[in-house]
Amino acid sequence: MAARDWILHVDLDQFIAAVELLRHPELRGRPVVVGGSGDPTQPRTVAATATYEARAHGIHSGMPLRTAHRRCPDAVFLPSDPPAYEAASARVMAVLNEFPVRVEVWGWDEAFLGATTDDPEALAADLQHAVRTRTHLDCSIGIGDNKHQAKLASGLAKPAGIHRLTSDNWAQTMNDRPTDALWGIGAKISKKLAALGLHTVAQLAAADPAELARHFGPTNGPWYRYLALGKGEAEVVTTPWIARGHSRETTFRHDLTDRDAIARHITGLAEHVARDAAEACRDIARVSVKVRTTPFLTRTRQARLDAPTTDPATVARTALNLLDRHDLTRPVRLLGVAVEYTMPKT
DNA sequence: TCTGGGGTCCTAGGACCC
DNA sequence: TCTGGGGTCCTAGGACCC
Repeated sequence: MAARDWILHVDLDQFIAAVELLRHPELRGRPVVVGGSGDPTQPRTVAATATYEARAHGIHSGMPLRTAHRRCPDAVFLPSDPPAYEAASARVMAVLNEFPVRVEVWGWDEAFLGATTDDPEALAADLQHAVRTRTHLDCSIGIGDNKHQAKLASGLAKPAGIHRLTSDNWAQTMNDRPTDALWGIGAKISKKLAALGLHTVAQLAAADPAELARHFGPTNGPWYRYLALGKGEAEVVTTPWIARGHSRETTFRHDLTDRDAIARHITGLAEHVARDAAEACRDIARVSVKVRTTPFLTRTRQARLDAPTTDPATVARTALNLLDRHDLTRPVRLLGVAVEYTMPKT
């Protein structure tokens, strides 16, 4: 068989839990939940991940720790340790980079690879073996003609397997699945599609693009059909991603009602974000303040700065002005400050 | 299931201008 | 005087992803 281009998607299995189990081998085989400070009695804290043993009790990532604790009192709860995951991720990416492939890092536990080979399964097996030997972590690898196919294929390959999903077997594999099986269609859009009589991937693929555009907009509508046809981005970008923006937010264990305390917290977040920007050598063009009140009502107010800056005082002053435009009559459960960066000229 | 934190992109409506 | 048409920018919110 002649060599050709492939996209591979490498997905580390249960990444956060796997890293924790390397540090706590005695917990292997037990239900483990990672999240927050590891205290399952803390309200307003959710699970970052749960092991297969924990999932057997109905626990999943995003679930409040208190709910998880109720479902499985015997589960072990561990605090989240982002620096450790960062370090483990870097080791994995370094292994991938030693192969004759182009690597596009996609978060802590994922990467897209561009490869030219006549045997992508053999390459995938070599990659898995190298990652396992060097980092003691398992990964699933999807093989596709584009990122969308490769991404879904890695999901089908779990745990620790290899799966090929290309235009040749797309329809056979995907046609009968619900639309939210596609990468980019979630619960909300899937429900709206169902209301239009489009329940399966095959039905969405056969839908009228103009009709979809009317319901979902000129870009999104036709794009959903495009996804259902198994199409997607096929270019692997190896140059580092340039962030569009940055944000910091806090959910309070107990709601804030004191206006001064709210203002102080906004000031702190704004200065924090400004320092982050300065550290990243990026200028801030726009500031946004997010307020979530009971009952879980979220509002944002934003403003463009007169001139790009990283000055903490300027960002804090702008954020406080934006805070003034919020209705603060209800108890506040979350405050956030987000900024948009100026993009470097290409 | 009383709902984290950090991102990206798209849409819709209004302002403003010619 | 009762009202066009297009372009662009700004703002707020929504949806998705990990």
